[in-house]
Amino acid sequence: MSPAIRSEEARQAIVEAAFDLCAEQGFAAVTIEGIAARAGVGKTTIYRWWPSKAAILIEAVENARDAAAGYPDTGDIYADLAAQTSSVMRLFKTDFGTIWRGLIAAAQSDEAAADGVTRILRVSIDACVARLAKARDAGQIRDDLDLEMAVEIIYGPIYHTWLLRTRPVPEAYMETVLAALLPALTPSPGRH
Amino acid sequence: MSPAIRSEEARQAIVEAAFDLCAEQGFAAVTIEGIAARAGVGKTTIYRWWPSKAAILIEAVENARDAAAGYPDTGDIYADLAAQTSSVMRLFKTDFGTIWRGLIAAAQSDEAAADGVTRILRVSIDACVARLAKARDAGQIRDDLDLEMAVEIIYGPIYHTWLLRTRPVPEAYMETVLAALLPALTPSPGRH
Amino acid sequence: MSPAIRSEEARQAIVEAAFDLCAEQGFAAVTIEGIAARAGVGKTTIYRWWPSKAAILIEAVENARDAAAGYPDTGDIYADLAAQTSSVMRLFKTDFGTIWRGLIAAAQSDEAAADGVTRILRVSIDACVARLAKARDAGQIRDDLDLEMAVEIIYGPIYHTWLLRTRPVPEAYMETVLAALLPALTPSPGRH
Amino acid sequence: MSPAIRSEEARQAIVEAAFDLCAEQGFAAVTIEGIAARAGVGKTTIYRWWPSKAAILIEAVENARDAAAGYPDTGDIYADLAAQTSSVMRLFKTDFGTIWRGLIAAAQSDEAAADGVTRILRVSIDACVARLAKARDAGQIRDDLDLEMAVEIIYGPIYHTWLLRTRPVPEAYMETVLAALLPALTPSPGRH
DNA sequence: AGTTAACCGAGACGGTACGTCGCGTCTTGTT
DNA sequence: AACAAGACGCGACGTACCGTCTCGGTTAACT
Repeated sequence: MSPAIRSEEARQAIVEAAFDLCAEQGFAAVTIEGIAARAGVGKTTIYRWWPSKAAILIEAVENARDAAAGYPDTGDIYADLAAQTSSVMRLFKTDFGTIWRGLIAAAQSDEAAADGVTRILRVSIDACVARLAKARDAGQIRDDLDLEMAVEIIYGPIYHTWLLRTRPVPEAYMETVLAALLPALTPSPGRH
Repeated sequence: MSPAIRSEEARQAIVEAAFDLCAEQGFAAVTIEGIAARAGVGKTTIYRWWPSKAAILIEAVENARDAAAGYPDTGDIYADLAAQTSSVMRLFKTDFGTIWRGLIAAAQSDEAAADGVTRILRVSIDACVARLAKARDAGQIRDDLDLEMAVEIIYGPIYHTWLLRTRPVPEAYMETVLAALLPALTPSPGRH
Repeated sequence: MSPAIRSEEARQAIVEAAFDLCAEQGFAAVTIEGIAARAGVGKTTIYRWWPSKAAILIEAVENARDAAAGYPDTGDIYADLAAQTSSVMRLFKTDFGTIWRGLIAAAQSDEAAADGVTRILRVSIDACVARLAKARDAGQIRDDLDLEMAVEIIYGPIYHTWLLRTRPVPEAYMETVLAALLPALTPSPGRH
Repeated sequence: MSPAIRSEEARQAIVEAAFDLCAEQGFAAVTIEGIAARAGVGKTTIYRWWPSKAAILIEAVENARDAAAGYPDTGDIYADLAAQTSSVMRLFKTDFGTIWRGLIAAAQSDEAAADGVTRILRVSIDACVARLAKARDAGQIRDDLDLEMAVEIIYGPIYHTWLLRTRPVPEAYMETVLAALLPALTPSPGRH
């Protein structure tokens, strides 16, 4: 009577199968039955541990992200923002982007998925806020800025273009955006 | 030797049924069968004219929007932006918001839906760009600003908070956002 | 104020299309829409003149049969029966057989089709009865035989094997059957 | 690692529902959806185990027949044939007749149904042939008769009248038929 | 000679059933 | 007890035809 405990092997196979399926066929084509078949696992095992396919992919994303590091910190907040946002835009074009896109879509009509998305984002946002706080303390950005909102101003354009696809995104999009936002972020010159 | 013509009555009943069902139950709960039943129409009639439920709702949104007017223009671009963005955020909390949210979600894995979303947005964005261009010509905003990007900077935070739900949105959110963006939009004081 | 007259051209095209479709694809694959398309005719025209696809095929069969002659009469009833039954069995293997088979099937659950089948058969049966009556008068067959029943005894085996397919039918099936039936048909030798 | 096993309860409910529906409404009115609804079963369960409604009814008939006994044997082959054929004609007027009629119709354009019909008939025919063989050995019928063909001669008239409905069948039809066939079946008086 | 009404083709319409897919639950052994 | 396998009831899918219903257009008989 060995397996009275959860099989880590099955868990990993399921998460990987879900990730791969989504990457290959898109979020809409991912099904519990497909994951079970690909992972060589019974459907019961999936339903025992996850409430929906979104939950599996959320776990996949969180797994992947745990390997990733925190916010870059070269001392120059503008360079760091440019580096991080460009990195995000690049990431959105990979398999991860396909999955992330699907999760955001699922979150629009699935409260649990929405919670997962929020939880995932919270970590990134907190990291960004922390980096901005440090920059503010270093006098690189205005000290009367709501940093949570600052994150939304910075990443809003990315999600706007990525999710709404209103136009082809230019090469160095975020460089341009950040340059435009600069006067809104830097301490106002008239103050002392 | 002309064939029987398309039934305008059925078209309208279908679009309305789709709208109502989506408003009542959410996008995910909308089914072609449900629409057909509610509209008193055969499924064939729906499939004859629309490729998916998203297409029907896109038509519903376009119909509704055709009634709406253009961008507000009081002469004060900041007042107008504040008014329009607040109006959008209010709209997002209505039935229209439910539908729009669903369409954006569908657009993430349905190319046709994405086209529809893009087409709908294009009109609003063009109106905003036109209003910004007028403000620029009036010297109210910087003349070196990519206006298309300006729209993304202004509306990005709205979609970011609305779609990603990372935090409860404050009361006068857009007032704060616009205030923060002001230095990025106004002509730089150091120039003359 | 007489109406425009029925189009003989359309009538013929419909009957032929129905025949050909049935011959090519089998009775079950024949549809009103298919006939209309193949005949280059509106569905209305079909529904105006025929109540069902069976009715069209009944007309096709009757048309075809009108060309055919009556019962063979060489003076030898046994030779004539052998010739005619063999000819029927050969006919059943042609396109006509496919259609006739379908009509008999349809007749099992469609009263109108059953009437058509009965009407078509009536002519053949009457011809056979007439031939048998002549043979009886010539002293070739028993005079106490119910001739209607005699037809059923003679053709029953054909339909039994053809419709129920219980075994492969031997080459000279009807020769054997008629030989076996001979004692039942000929005047009994003990009588005077 | 065995899978879940087939539900005998569902199997029985489906076969019974199909039988009842066919008896009540006729073969043509039987639908898979109707059977599923009446049996309280998913359509998938039906399609998993049967290829068509005909297949279900074939099973129903085989089930019913498994309960039935073999050919009557009083020692008098003519009495036995009269009893059995009359019994068949009576049976054809019951619900069983409705279903059997439908299956024969289906067999005309469905190879699988044809196989089922053949399989069902084979048992009855074999029983009849066996009884005839016994009678032949007892000297009650000619010993040069192809017994398979004899069955077709005896039952042919029944199916001819039942399927083709060319005339109202007289009360004691098979008595008359068998009386007429007698000379064809009995050992020829001229032999010794 | 013009009117007109029944015919024609085309095909849209409200329906019903099709056969399939995936859902989430369940049952059955196996490990 | 957790596992793989997969059958189950269910709901929706998108398709095929049903039989009815407009649509113009065409044509023959009757003003």
